[in-house]
Amino acid sequence: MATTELTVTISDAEWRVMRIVWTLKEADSRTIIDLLEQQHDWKPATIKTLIGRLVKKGALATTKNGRQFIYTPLIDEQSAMDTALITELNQMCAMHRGTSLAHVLDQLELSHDDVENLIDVLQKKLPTAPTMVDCDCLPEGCERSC
Amino acid sequence: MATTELTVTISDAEWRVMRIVWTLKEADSRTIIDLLEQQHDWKPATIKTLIGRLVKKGALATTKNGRQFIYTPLIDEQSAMDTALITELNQMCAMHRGTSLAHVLDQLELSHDDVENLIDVLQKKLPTAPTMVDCDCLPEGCERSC
DNA sequence: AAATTGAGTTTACATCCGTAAACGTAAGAA
DNA sequence: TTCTTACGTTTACGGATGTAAACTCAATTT
Repeated sequence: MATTELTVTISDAEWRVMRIVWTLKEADSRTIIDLLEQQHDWKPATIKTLIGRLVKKGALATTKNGRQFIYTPLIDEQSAMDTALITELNQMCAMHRGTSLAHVLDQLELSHDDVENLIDVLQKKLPTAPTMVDCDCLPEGCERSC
Repeated sequence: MATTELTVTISDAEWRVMRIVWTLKEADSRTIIDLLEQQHDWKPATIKTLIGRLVKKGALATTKNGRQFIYTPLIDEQSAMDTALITELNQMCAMHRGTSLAHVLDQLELSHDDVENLIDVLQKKLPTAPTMVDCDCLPEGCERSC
């Protein structure tokens, strides 16, 4: 059985590295360092540390290529994004999630196709949507003064 | 001028405390500790630490009430939620945000009213939505192989 | 072959966070 | 008034994170 790294946690700084590798599909450290030095004022050593941690965490795979390595993602970008968002939302009051998402959707730049897709997803939910979602901030059986 | 604490960062564990206070509008430590001991297996000391940190951070205000304090939120719940989500999204590839939100909306439990409201927000965006949102994972001027 | 370069590894260190015990002190009980 | 309770504060400590210098070698250059 494999190491089943389905629960890799990626920190903010590490996320920047992953985005490069996700976008390029694969990259050597030189490429990653060059690109990130342009975006942030990180020293090469800092970026090396981040790459090293991501490899140790099982977020990046390495393939020997002569003297250096080629790094490839071991976790899926879309899944990582989905998980991060869901995790964040799950930590918030269930009753207020809808409003927050409305604010987010309002402020975010989305493509025409995305907007249509989102409307579609929501339309499908309408029939089965409950009248209201209860606040889950207090333990079971407590007064809800939301 | 006041201390302008508009950028208070709340950690995961602290978020649990804030949810209690947000929901109750105000609470003394006894109440907070009792409620959180039911939800988590945190020792009272742990919860005291979290409360203390939130006060120091400027997320909670204190009002003397005889021997103890009454804690009230100094930051708005909905704003905190919005900011947390937007911050999270801003750290992800712009091109993939739409898809991720679709997954989130699909999985999340939302009230009928929320769904309608969300559809409304999206419908208003449709006319001005761009054909596509570019990937912003690489520095300006790089190839985009997304 | 010797010197140099550079990729990956090790070490460093301050801060934040989760988790919690210990303590000081004022209020309430005896 | 003295003892006790309990609230808020101080101290603690390991792990994660941001940030980065130093070091080890193997490959490349001279």
